Amino acid sequence: MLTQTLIHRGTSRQTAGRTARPLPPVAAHATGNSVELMGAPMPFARNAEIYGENEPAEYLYKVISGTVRTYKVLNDGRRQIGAFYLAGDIFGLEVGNEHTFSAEAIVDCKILVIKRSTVVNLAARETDVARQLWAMTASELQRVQDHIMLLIKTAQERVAGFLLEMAKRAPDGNEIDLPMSRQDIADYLGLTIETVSRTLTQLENSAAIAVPSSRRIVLRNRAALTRLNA
Amino acid sequence: MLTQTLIHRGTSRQTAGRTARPLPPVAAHATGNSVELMGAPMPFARNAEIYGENEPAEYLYKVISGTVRTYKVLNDGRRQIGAFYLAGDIFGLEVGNEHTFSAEAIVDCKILVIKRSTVVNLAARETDVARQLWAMTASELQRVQDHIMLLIKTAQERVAGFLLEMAKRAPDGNEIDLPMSRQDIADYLGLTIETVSRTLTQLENSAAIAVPSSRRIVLRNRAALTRLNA
DNA sequence: CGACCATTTGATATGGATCAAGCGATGTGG
DNA sequence: CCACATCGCTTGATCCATATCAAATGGTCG
Repeated sequence: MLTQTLIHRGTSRQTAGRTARPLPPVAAHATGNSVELMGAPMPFARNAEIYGENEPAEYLYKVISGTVRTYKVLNDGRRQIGAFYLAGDIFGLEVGNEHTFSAEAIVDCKILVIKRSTVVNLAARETDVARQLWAMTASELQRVQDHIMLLIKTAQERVAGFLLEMAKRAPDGNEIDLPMSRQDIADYLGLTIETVSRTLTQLENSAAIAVPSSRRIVLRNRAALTRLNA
Repeated sequence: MLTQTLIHRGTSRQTAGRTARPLPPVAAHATGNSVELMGAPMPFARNAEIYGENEPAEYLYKVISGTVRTYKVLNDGRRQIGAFYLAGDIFGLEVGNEHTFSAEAIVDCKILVIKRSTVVNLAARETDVARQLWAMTASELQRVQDHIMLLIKTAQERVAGFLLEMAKRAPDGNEIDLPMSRQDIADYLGLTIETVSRTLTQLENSAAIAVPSSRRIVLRNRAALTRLNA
């Protein structure tokens, strides 16, 4: 575990480097009261950094298309992925003034970039916006608490949990097209790529899933997976 | 790990059972705009349940004295402690209508019980209260994220992290009086009592800490602990 | 004093990490 | 269009940190 995912291992390398800061977005006049009506869409290339840990949190983000990972890297290079954000998800919302995680595009993405101050100022006047901000933070809290419950489980349970989580988001609830690598999954689940890989083969052998190609997973026996979900 | 902390092991047993629901508190008229000015203080005995997972979240709580643990129990009895709340901390605040964890008094406690609807209604009118609610949820989020970073580390790092966390809250920043058992610590850190105990002895042998009595811990070498904190 | 419960310590087992090799898909230069 | 390099993934062999099982110790309360 100590040297799990050192920076130079797998895709965890930090070579992606800085990409251009987002340009100040055109703050569309808030005709509705929804946070999501403001901001400008912006493309991010695969592996591009969207923001870094400890940078000022000037913007929040909504995924239009693609997938984003947020993560922290410890001193010794261990990387923990905090979350995967898919189309429709909002991320990067902070109450403090700095981002607590880094964020990267996993694949080419289109992302709506929303100026935080605009939303926060609006919240001061519009109760409804304030409540939305609160609800967003709360659902994030819920997600992280679920993540903790995953991290105390066995490898099989973690992988099963992850698959069920992804399946819930998939268009066909039983066919998953993974945008992320085994390394990403491993760093999300606190396992190694080898263990993730082996566990997937076990689940395949026990007929719980099928893995027609490495990024594609079909749930064959939800009951079995749910049982593992303790 | 599978049978870690089965319900019948250690203090994790669920025998404490229901205690009386809190009586409707006297909602002191909110003269200031602070959430903390409302509600009634109420005693809870050691191991008494304050609320249960999935119960309607009618109240939020502020610890006046004592310590509280929140936790979830999985099917097979594994218990994960979500947090310890000490004097001054607020807990049990939900955005949804149900508690997502259970809460128990670790020792005899005095707890301020605040009606949620009162606060939430007030937030709809008072921007400042709304912002306080948001900030509370956000600081909870921060805490849970830090907890995740603990859970991916080695036993030594987890215990060191836990001690530093507790020390930050102690009157004398180097002398910790633990209100909770080894079992509680283990279930917070995702370890077994044996591993927690052994790790403490290791830290003692390496002169990083002293353990004059089992519930009392003195930090002797913060640098060493911080180094472990990666 | 004796019973009980929390904690520590010891011996052993094991799940997942680590180290190492092989394999299949994708892309690149000749 | 093919040969070869690269990359992501899988599989195998071994190791090790922590769990599990078991017993001893110590502190607390009737």
